[in-house]
Amino acid sequence: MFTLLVRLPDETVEVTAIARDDAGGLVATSTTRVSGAELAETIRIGEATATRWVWDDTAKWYPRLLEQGLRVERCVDLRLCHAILRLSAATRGTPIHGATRGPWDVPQGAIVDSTALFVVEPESLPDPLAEFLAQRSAIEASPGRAGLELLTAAESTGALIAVEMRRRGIPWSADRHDALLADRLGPRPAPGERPQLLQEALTEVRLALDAPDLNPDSPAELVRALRAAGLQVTSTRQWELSRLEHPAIEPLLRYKKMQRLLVANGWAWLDAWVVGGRFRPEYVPAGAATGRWGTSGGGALQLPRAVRGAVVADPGWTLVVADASQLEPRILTALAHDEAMARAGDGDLYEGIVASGAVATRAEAKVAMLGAMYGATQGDGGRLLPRLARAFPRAIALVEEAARVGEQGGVVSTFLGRSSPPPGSMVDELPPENGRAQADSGMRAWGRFTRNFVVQGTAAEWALCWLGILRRELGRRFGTGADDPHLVFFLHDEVVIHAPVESAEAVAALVEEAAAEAGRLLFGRAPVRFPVTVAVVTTYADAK
DNA sequence: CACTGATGCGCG
DNA sequence: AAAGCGCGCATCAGTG
Repeated sequence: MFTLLVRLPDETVEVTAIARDDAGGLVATSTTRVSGAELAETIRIGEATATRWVWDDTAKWYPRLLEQGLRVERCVDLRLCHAILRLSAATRGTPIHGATRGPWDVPQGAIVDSTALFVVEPESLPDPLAEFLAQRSAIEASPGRAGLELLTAAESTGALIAVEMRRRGIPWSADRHDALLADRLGPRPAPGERPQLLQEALTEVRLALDAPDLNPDSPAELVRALRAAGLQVTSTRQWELSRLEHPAIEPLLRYKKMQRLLVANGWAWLDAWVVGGRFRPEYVPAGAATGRWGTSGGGALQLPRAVRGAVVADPGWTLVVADASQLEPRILTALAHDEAMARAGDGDLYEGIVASGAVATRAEAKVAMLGAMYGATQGDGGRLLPRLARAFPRAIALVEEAARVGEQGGVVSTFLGRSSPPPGSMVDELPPENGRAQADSGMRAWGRFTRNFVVQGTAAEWALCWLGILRRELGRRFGTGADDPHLVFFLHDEVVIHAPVESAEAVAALVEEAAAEAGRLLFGRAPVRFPVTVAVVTTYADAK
């Protein structure tokens, strides 16, 4: 059932079969040692018998296997599962719960050992067999066992998908990208030169501010120039500038838009990140504390709409682009068993909220809902919250309670059992407060984090299940070869599948079925729908 | 010169 | 100068 793989310092791999003994406990039954070359055969045999591979870190193992054409169906990513189980409230009382940070608490792909700061050999993390057995004990003893079984399995499958997607890459047309840039910025300039349209906008700004040498990319200098022109600004942010009346403002905002595109996704980006017609970001499963994925390299989490026209299917292929509609409020509905909100979500959720009489317009419904999940206290979100609470008391009570727990220093958990980190443990937290007011503000901020954690984190679990089901079914129905439809992009509540044209309709149907199945997998027969918007397109820009 | 934090803005 | 969550990245400005 389980086979543990451990890479030794000499590059050989220790293969340990793990099975249940008569008492139902897990024990290592046999250990062999294979060379790198022999490993391929081990994997092939194991795949034929539905083995779940156990290894320290998918990001370290799986790229090399894929390189050899070895796709793996199931695994246990000990590093990712360790992070879940160490913090989970559902493992309280087990040795892994609350363990001090150790060698397993490292970033994806990290290479460490206990004796040195830097180690070159891709050695496995220390004592993976003990770690695995400790994890299994913690899961099997947990009152939240079912949730943790699903969560750790989905997390591990996600790690496989992350590596597979990077290997396939997002189909990216450098020619289209170049044309898009030329259209918006002017033709590609010589190195060190500004593109023509930026230069023109900048000239207008300098003229209007009477600042011929202005460096528009220096916020400090720009603020000085704007103030010298009589404008009361404290920053150079868009939203602050856009409310000013001055001839410099329009060209300045135009400049900033273009500069942003140039700097973030201009020709330099294209040269650096698109190779052989593919963009290959590195995905970082659970890069966020909520379980959402992060990415690294190329800013894949923030692909601007302006360049999505460069994502183009290969000839004879198509892109199936799908996103889960209003995922987070629907997740909240299921978490809170809010039947009124479930009824509102029968069709478009925000229209349903309007129909309930809680608010007047769809826009109000949206901002009120987001405000409730983020903890808005002011503005339209804060103002509309009481009306939402009257119409949907259960849903609002759930997020209010999550906020209260956080403000009091407590821990909240997602539906499947991922728990929020204890306050004070996150690196990026607010600086140590000195005054009472600052301390209170810090606790309120933490309350907003825990408030959102339960919703965002459970949405991430739903998405992970959706993704896992999609992968499994794509494999079953179409195969896993180079010419078969495959996932190429995933972003929180959205997926892109690159598919041969003839399979597009079947893939699109599958995406919807998988969403419904993910809902059932998490929430059983709860009356909450998880509709997806699916588009079959040639370019990503044409989706929604 | 290399590093760090702040700024600003793109995405869900 | 955001209000209201979660990210990544480029650039500037200040420091060692």
